[in-house]
Amino acid sequence: VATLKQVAEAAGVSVKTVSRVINHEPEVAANTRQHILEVIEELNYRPNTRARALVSGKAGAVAVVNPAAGEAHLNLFFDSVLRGIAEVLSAHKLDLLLYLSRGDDSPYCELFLQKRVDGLILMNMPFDDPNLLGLTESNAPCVHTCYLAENDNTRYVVDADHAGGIVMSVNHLAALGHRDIAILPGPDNLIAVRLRMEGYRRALAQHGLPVRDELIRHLEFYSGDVRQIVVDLMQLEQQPTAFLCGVDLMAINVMNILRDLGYRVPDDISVLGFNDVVVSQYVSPALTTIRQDGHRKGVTAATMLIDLMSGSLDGAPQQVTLDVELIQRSSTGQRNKV
Amino acid sequence: VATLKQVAEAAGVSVKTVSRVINHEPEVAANTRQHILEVIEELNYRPNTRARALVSGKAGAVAVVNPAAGEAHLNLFFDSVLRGIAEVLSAHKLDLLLYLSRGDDSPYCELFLQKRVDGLILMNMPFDDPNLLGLTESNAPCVHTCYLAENDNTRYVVDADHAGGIVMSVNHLAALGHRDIAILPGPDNLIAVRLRMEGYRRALAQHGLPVRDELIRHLEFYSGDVRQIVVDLMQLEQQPTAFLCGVDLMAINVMNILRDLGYRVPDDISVLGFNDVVVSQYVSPALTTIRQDGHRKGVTAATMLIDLMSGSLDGAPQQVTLDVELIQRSSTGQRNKV
DNA sequence: CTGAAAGCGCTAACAT
DNA sequence: ATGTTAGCGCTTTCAG
Repeated sequence: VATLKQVAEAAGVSVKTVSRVINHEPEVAANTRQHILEVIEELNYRPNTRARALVSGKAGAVAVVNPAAGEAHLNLFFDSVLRGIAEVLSAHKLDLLLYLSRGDDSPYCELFLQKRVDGLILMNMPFDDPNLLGLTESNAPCVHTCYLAENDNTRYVVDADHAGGIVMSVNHLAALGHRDIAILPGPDNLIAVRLRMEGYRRALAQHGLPVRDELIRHLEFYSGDVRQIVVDLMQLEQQPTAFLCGVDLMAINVMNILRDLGYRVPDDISVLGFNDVVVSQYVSPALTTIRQDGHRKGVTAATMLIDLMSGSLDGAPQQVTLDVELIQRSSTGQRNKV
Repeated sequence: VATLKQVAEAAGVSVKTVSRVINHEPEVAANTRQHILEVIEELNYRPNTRARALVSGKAGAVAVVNPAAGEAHLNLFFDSVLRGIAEVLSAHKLDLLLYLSRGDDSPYCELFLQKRVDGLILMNMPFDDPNLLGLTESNAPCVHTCYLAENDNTRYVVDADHAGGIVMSVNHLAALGHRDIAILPGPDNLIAVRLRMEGYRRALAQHGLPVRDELIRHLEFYSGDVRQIVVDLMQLEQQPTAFLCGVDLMAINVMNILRDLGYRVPDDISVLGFNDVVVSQYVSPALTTIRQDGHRKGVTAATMLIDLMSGSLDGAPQQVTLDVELIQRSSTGQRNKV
């Protein structure tokens, strides 16, 4: 592979002149420039990114850290978020370094210290991750996404409006006459789940409906015993007429269980999901659910990070909450006495 | 941030001695080493990866190129494949550069020429992609995955055994007495689909069953008019008693359509999917399907690339076909006369 | 408009 | 066992 020096020699000029041509600096004679361009073409020269990085002191890359990649429930949007991030970075000529390690052997805060990246986007990062401290100490620019600590205004964060999604769901059901709305929001240790519960309580209050604790069932998204929960709920004296589920797949599962138990969806019971995964439109009845825009989340987070790196964000950390959307399909309907 | 030189000065030794300590070279006196380590700790020194890369001539990174990221049907395993790749690269201290651009503005072959990576893994790369030529010319080590050209033994390739998966499906159905097996393999322009058709023909032949062209329906995985196709097929004089679908979501869709038309699955008709996505176990009836191991695909491709980069693979390009597995659930059963 | 020299932070030869 | 010197390929002063 040719180097700047070789190009300079072949063209009979100094390295600096070649450098000027590559970097589109104006003060070069037109014919000199032309000649140099030809030599570059001929030698198939390409600037060496590593050398540039060394001189500039910038890595020219951003890390996307996601220790939970591979855990299905956290990664339904991983693709689309990544694509959003990639588009923005690409437009800014930044490389995207994907960092999925869980191990403590090479913690992600090293990425910045070792000049491998200029900033980080942290996805699904546990609130109390031990490496987070080192990251803060290193002063690395970083933005969190798919994570939102309650009342944590000390970090830059982008996430979907989990609470708002549930509020929309409850409003939708209330408008259909439902009053006894069960919720299976997911495991209690997730912040997103706690935010949704906040939305649930708030929305019920707005409609003057009581919060009935027996209708709130925390369980793992995928490993929980959904059937037992559904059976329990339907044996209550005052049965629920609608189910809010933490993820679409759980909602699909609930619909099947209800059918097994002899209930019709949505005639007897309404069911709502969260996330709007692809399959939700193909099941029968098609699932009413809350859609998050993963692509937009990625774009927003990456844009924020770039602003942060460029120093144009000197104020206090920002927390951005992205709107979600109710996708109304066929799994919800007018309340009927069961 | 501290540099080698600063550490050397602070410790009262030469840079080379510090360098020796960092690189765990043996010929350093124990007490000198100890002292230097303390200074490193104190100054919070970290080696600058860019400078090392410049000296060594290696980028210390591998690109994963996936221009199709975001297109659902091609990316059901994207997460798990990525995780497999990431694990292997991490163990070899290589960074993972994710490259999702489609644009021709900065083609992926530049990644190698500009020393941003030492090798590439290409996912879902169209057979006739225009940039592929430049890549070949650049002599960059590269491995393809999620792509398999028929009879192309000029590249390094890792992919699932699409043909074998369909053979297993047909064997399973034949054992249940099915003879009229419809197939909706997906769009004809995909190599994976053509390989599946090859498996279909081969398996039918083995069982002495005729290939009936009217039972073969190519259509897009997600945008095709599945309902019309199913209706058409069920109006044939000699109806199919089983459906092989190109992806699980199509199979789920087909099951719903059949139910709408008054058929029972699997009592009247059997349905099989391909891929085993998470939801397939939650639908009712749970879907019988073919499982690919995405993680293993990633591990295999990354390992092959690393071997290739290290020069230990001097022979002819290798094509690795990964085994798939039949996951038998409840959507397939004994043939019954409809 | 163009060039010479210095240096980014590190490693690799060769001393000592 | 430790130090000196010379680069890796590029950009950036500062002179012509």
